Amino acid sequence: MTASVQPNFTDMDDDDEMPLRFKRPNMASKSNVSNSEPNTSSSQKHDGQVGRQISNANSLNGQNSTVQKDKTVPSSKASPVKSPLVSPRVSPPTSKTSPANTVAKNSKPLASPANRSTNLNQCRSNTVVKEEKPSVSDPNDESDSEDDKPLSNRVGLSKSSSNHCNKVPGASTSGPKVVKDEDSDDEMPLSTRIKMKSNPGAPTMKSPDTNKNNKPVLPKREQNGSASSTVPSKRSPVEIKSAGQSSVKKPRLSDTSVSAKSKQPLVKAEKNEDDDEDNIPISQRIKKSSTPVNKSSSTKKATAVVSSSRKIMKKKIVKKNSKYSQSSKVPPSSGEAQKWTTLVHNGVIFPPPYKPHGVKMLYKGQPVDLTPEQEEVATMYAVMLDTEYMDKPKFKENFMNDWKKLLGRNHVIQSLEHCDFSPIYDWHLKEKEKKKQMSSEEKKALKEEKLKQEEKYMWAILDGVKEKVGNFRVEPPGLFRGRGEHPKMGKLKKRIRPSDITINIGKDAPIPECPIPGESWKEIRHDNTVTWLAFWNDPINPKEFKYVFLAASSTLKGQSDKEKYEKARLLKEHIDRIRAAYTKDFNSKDPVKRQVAVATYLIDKLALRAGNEKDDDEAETVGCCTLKVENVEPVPPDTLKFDFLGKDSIRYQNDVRVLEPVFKAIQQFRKGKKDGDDLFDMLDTSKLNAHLKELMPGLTAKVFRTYNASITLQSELGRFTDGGDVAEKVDVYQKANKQVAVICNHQRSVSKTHGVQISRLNEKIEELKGVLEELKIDLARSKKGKPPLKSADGKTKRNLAPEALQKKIDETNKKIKKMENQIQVKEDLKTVALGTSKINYLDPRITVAWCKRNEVPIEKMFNRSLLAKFAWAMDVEPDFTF
DNA sequence: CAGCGGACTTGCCGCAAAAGCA
DNA sequence: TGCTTTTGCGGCAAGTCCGCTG
Repeated sequence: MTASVQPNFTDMDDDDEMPLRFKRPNMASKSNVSNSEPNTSSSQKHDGQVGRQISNANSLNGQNSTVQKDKTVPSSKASPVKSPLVSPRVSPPTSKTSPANTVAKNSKPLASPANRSTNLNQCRSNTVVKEEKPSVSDPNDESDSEDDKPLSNRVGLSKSSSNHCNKVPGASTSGPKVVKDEDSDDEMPLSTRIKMKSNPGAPTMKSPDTNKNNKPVLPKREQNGSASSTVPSKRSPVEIKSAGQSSVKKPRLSDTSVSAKSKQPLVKAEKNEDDDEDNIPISQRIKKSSTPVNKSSSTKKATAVVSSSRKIMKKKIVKKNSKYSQSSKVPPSSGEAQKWTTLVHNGVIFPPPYKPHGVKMLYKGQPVDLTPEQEEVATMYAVMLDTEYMDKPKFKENFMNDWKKLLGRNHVIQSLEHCDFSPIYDWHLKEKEKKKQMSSEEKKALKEEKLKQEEKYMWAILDGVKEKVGNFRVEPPGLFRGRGEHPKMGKLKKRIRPSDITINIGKDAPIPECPIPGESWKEIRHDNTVTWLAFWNDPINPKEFKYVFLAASSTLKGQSDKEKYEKARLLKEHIDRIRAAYTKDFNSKDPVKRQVAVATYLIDKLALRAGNEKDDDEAETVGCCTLKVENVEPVPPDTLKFDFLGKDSIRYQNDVRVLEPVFKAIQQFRKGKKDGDDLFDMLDTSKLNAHLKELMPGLTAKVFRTYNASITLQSELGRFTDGGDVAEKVDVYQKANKQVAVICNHQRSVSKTHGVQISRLNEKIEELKGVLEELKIDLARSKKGKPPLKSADGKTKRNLAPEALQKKIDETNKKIKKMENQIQVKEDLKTVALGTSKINYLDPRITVAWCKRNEVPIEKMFNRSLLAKFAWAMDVEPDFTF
């Protein structure tokens, strides 16, 4: 293959499609940080060996395409599933109020103090709020997507393989590992090649190819059937619960697609949608309106309608707005993009002021008097006495430097060494215990009190739709906890005050009242090209900002989430060509081209992050473009050993077999360089992304991660889902999810009680085995008409018939099996985090469609938050393919 | 075109609530 | 029913990527 060149790809690629996985070091790794410490060693052990490999192949594609053809139908209604959504609440929006205050400033620049207006909360009216109706869902989706004809292909996929090796031999089920390396070997497409080693022993595995696997996936088969069934209830659970909080969702009103930024492709798609109408949903909301005036009215209307017959309504509405309307103001997707027309919210809530506890710490054994400010910071440190930060000199140094500024030059306290914070630490433990001991009524009352105070900050009304605000609580002061070996760990993160905060709100909306009497906002803006409601400068790094955005369940976020996945789907259409192109460039005479080609290959095959440059005041982590020579070691004949700290200082370790030209290129890139030098010295993320954009509109490095994750999920589900009960299907899904997590290197630290849990399970198994032996003896005796022996503790047992004993034996065996399986799963997932990929990388439509096809309730796969976040995906057709 | 400000997504963790279990 | 284990959820740090500026 290697040589191959493009040609192969195409078809073949299938195989490749998926990225490889790597092994994870062990937990320890995570920490990695290690530099300093010794830790590691141990850790490794566990898994140590593990290697994971992967290979995969996928195939996807391929031809199959056919299948799908139908892909989706335009929205159709049908889907059983319902969307969750929810939202009930609505709250009264408030009344209108006047704009009054307002004040001024607006505009972006400048900051000025603001003014506060006094009004309170009010929300302004302008907008009408509508309550939301529940559900959302919309239709669109697909349609959209589909629309694009291009995608069409999607079809089924093939499989992929997985393999991992990890740890424990027994492990899991999944097991098969197959690696494929080569896909076809011979030809192998790119993907193939990789392989990894896994355990020591066998390094590579290869996979035999893919094809095998591929079976045509079963997709369709069930489709229909399921439809209805699948989703049970229509309303989603969410709704139900909702009462409490959340969920909300909005009806959409308006129009269009919007979105903007980029992506043409998407755009295209969307447009179509409009046509379809169905689709509308999400998108619409966004912009809503073009015309301001109407807006309200329309909105209302919309809302109302919605409630009932949503679909229909939607359509209509959509049409209306959509195409045309938007045009007016802002083009939907235009570059600059207007993100909203009206925005009303109540600002942010601040943490309560510090309450001095008066507990004195000791300095050289003597109690020390501290001012409340000094005590506050001492307490921040004291409560961290039992954390690993106490082993980090940098943390202590940074803390001391900042605390000293508060203590003053001549304070008795001069050195951290002589400080004894334990009185404060003990006080803290006691407080914690007190809290724990509170009766449930007290706890409940406290909770309600808090909710009451926060309620008004929890919601915003964007274009007439009530939406949940994500992080309306201003971050409290504390000591900065950076990850990995962060140079700034331990520094004091000062308290944020209203005068640090810039508010972004609709022009006609009342300015939120500043919650702290006597103070005022830094600035008020009315910028509808951004989605943030407020921001302040990060106290640790004043050049950076902390933003307050709408929650993930909001229409705005949903829209951009959908666009993200549509872009990844578009990549699927271009992937063969892109692979062919970079393969060709492995041997380019132009060194820049060669580096771009190899970097793209790594990003594609290994799902590496782009790797932006970092400042000296950040932890030293790398991504593809910033890999150092020491991070990639070529091991002849064709294996690359990767070992580096990635995002969040999570260690990435993987041994991968690559194509010969890649291997040689890496060797050449390393030539003459030192360990710490950049492997890709002629490259950075902007150059790489600029190149990717030439290959596909809107393409950037991170799209490969989304694409690889989603395509892997789809193909794994296609490979293994075939019958079984719901629990088994859920298990299949979890395994597919795990593969993705491994590919993306989503790790978690091993729970503190992991070991205990495992040994506890083992004890139970041993116990059951003892019981089993006894039962077997009793059975034998029973068959001979003899009574059972006394049990271990001397008790006499009932005389049971052989049939009854056999039944007990079977049950016990089943229990043992179940527990053994539990252990295996636990070990298998001990360092793997499944949540991150589910939240950020897996197109929810794949999951929803799979649930519909297999009659698995979507609630089994998505919790309440995810149901709300993915409301836009709930209506996909069962035969949706990524 | 490098550097930077700016906006938004991704990611791990810990605590609390919920679920499972003896 | 109390305790343990799991799950949900928020917190906030750390990435990506874009567009402007000089």
